[in-house]
Amino acid sequence: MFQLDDYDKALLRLLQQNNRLTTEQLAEEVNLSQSAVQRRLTKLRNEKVIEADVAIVSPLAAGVGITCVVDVVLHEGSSKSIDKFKAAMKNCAEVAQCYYVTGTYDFVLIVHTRDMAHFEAFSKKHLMDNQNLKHFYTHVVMDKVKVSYNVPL
Amino acid sequence: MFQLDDYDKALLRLLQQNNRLTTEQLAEEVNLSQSAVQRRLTKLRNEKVIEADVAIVSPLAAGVGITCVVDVVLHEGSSKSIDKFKAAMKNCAEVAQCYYVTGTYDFVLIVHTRDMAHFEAFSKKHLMDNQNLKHFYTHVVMDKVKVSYNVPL
DNA sequence: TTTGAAATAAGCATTCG
DNA sequence: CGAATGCTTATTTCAAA
Repeated sequence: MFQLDDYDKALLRLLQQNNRLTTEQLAEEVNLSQSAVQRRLTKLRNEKVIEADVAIVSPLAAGVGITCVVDVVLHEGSSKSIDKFKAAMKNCAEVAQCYYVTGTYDFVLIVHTRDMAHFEAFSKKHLMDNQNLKHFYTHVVMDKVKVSYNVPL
Repeated sequence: MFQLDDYDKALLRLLQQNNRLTTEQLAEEVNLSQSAVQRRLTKLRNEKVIEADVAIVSPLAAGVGITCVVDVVLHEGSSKSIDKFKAAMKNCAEVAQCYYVTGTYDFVLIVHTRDMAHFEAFSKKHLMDNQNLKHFYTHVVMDKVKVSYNVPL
């Protein structure tokens, strides 16, 4: 596994806030030369320490008015039905995140929809009419207190 | 509010996968000139349709071995205690996401820690020893089925 | 006013010491 | 590793629609 030194960590901390900083700006911040920073970035991307570089689009601007957290319980059953549910969630645009978890329910979903009618349609299609599914609890998000994709370094 | 046309949506769809595509590559994909793409990107960033541009760092590479979903119930009480809890979560590096929600509990957290000992320490500090807090349920993530920060367009 | 093409500036990536 | 440099890409300008 790739070993990160303090320079790498400092760079990653900056880049997960803003990956459009120039290598020169980064160099300034972490006290390295531009070329040293350049070399490290290439390496971090090649080694997949940086998994991706993405634009974060405003949900509101994209027409997302409602975000819900949905807890899902499946019927006891084969690992096949679990895999099927996973595949369905992966292919669903409204589902931003899906976690398979231990505890009192099986999956947690973060779901983006335009409005409640859209959520209703989503849940009817993917949750209510799903035979594998025992029940689900919907929690409407009132405040996105913190939504970062950052990892502690 | 900013109105997105089909070109904007196409660009955003590409950029939320990869924001390091050159304006030329984007132009090719969406059938616009390089300068037209350039102008649109500037506008989308100025208008905060693109909220941020970030590097996604591999949790594993950063030493995150455990991700948990934590459901939190606070004691009945003032909006003051809610605000206090929100502020605490915002300032906590282990907490990647925090949602204030309707339903059977008040908050949902996505928490990144190195290992279970680290999670234990986190929960002791921020959850167990918190007087506002009635109880919490921890769900350990077994499979990150889908973790995208993309919004449907 | 908006568009694309060309010129200019800026930033990236490589080579070398 | 840092300094210097050629090469790529972004940004601005400008002429035309």
